[in-house]
Amino acid sequence: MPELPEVEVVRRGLERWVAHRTVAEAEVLHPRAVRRHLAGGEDFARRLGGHRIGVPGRRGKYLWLPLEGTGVTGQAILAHLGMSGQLLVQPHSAPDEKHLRIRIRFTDALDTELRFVDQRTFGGLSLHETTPEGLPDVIGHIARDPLDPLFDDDAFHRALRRRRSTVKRALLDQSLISGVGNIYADEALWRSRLHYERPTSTLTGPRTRELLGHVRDVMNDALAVGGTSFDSLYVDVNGESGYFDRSLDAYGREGEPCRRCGTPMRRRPWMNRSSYFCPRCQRPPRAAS
DNA sequence: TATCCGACCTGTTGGC
DNA sequence: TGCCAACAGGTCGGAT
Repeated sequence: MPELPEVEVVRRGLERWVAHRTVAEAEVLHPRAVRRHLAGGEDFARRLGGHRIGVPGRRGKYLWLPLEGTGVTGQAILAHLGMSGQLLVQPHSAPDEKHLRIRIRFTDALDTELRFVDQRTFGGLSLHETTPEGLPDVIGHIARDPLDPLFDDDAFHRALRRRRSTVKRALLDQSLISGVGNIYADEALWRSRLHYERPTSTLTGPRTRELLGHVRDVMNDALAVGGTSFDSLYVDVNGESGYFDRSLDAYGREGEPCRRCGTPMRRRPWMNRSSYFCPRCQRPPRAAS
C-alpha cells in the first residue's frame, strides 16, 4: 500500500521516464479514476493534449506532473495512488492490464506510454491550477512531509500538544504531517516504544523529536530498498516490487515475537483498520486498555 | 471549531 | 464446490 516512500519511488521513476515528454493524447477508461477532475474524463483528456511534462513533484502521498505552457499560474496533473494505484511506463505492445483506468500517449518515438492502473479505484488523476510555489491548489491543506527540509519539528510538537487526540490519529492526519500511513505509523510507534492510544497532549518535546526521528528513519530505510510491498499491488513505474516488507518490525506480525523483548505481538482493530504493537514495549496509557 | 467515523471500492482468504 | 463475511486502508464529508 503506497505511503510516502512508495510514492517517492514512483515519482523518481516518472522523472526518469516521463518528464520532458509531450502528451499526444489521453484515454480515460474508467470515470471513477478522474472523479476529482470535476469537469469529467473528456475534459481531462482534451486539456492534456499537446502539453510538455515538467519535473514531477510530491507532497506526502500526492504527486503531480507539471504541464508546461499552461499560462501564468500553471497547471499540473495531480495523482494519488490510493490503496492500489500504479503508474506504469509500459511498451505500447504490452497487453492492457485488467484494471487499466487511464492511458497517456506521447508524441515522441520512444516505444512507451504511461498507464494508471488501479484495482480498488481509491486513487485517481485530475488536473488543477498550481499555486506560485508550484503546488496543485487542491492540496494546500496537506502538511509538509517529514522528509521535506522545510518541515517544522517544533511547530509539529506544538500542534500535538494543542490536540485532544491520540498519537496514531495525529500521525495519520495529513494536515499535521503528511506521508504517514498505517504501516509506517505502526513501525515508528514500535521503534519509539509508544502505544498508539497515547494522548498527544502528554508528549514532551524530546519524545516528539524522537518519534519524528523514527518516522524519518523508517521512511528512509524503506526508500533505500524501493518501498514496501506485500503483493503485486504496489510496484514502481517498471512494475518492480519493493523489499521493505522483509524489514517490518510491527505491521502484520500478530503472534510473532517482538524483535526487542520476545513478547508475542498483538493486533487490535482500530478505526476500521488494525494496529500492531508489542504489549510489553508499548504500554497502553492508563485510561486505555 | 475540533474530532470522530462511515462510505467508497474490489480481490483474496477463510469458514461453513 | 459454492456462498458469504471479513479484511485490506487513504480520503472525504457528514455527524457530533
